Amino acid sequence: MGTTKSEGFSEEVNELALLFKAMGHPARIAIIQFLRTQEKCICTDLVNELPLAQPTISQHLKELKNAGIIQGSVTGTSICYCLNLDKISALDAFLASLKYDQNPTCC
Amino acid sequence: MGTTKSEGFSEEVNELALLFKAMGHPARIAIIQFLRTQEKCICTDLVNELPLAQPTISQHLKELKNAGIIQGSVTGTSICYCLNLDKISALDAFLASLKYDQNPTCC
DNA sequence: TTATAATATCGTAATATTGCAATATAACAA
DNA sequence: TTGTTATATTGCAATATTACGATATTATAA
Repeated sequence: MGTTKSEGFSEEVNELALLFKAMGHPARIAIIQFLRTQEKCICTDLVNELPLAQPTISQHLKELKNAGIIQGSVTGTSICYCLNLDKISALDAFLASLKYDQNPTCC
Repeated sequence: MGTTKSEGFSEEVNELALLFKAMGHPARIAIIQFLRTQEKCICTDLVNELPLAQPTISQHLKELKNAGIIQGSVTGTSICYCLNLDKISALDAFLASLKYDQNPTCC
């Protein structure tokens, strides 16, 4: 085994899990936090900002991009990575619904 | 290596990453969704609900519990697991802040 | 006490993730 | 062209995660 079982779960559940998983790493949270504060973001800034080597950061950026959490637009030699608010909103809506629906008599 | 580097990242970043990571699996999202709809939840219900064996579900419950996302209170032979809204809110607040702060001129 | 039911833990095989050095690519500058 | 800068890809070793059968634990019932 070792593989995550996705058959048997709904599309929605699998999609949410992928998004959460993509955010489940300190480097990727730090990247997202950094993106939030920047006018434009190039990878070099991140190399100076994070305690990781450039290939590692590139790999984390790729994962965030694959999950659709960030988008990159090429500008000459550098790339402007930005948050995709649609995905952020999807996660946010899920969490908000948990707060709203919670049964107050439980535990 | 293979180990996640947590030194060099802030406490907050590491904590958020752990919470997101704990939610980054379809079984754990399904558990959370199921908890939301139940008056009280015992593991047997989950065994009937999820396409996974009982030990696997028990393991996922443990991970959610370790992360603080759910709490369990023992009631005889069964256990009532419930969501911990504090942690849910912490994640929700982070995501909401991303939406709010986003620079509209980027990308 | 003995059985039964609910849940947890152990052990382990299969697979995934992480991090990085080395290298490749791609765009621009001189 | 040659160099330089920014980013991506490859390859791989170390470690983590996932799933589950077997087994243990724990609480109640008979």
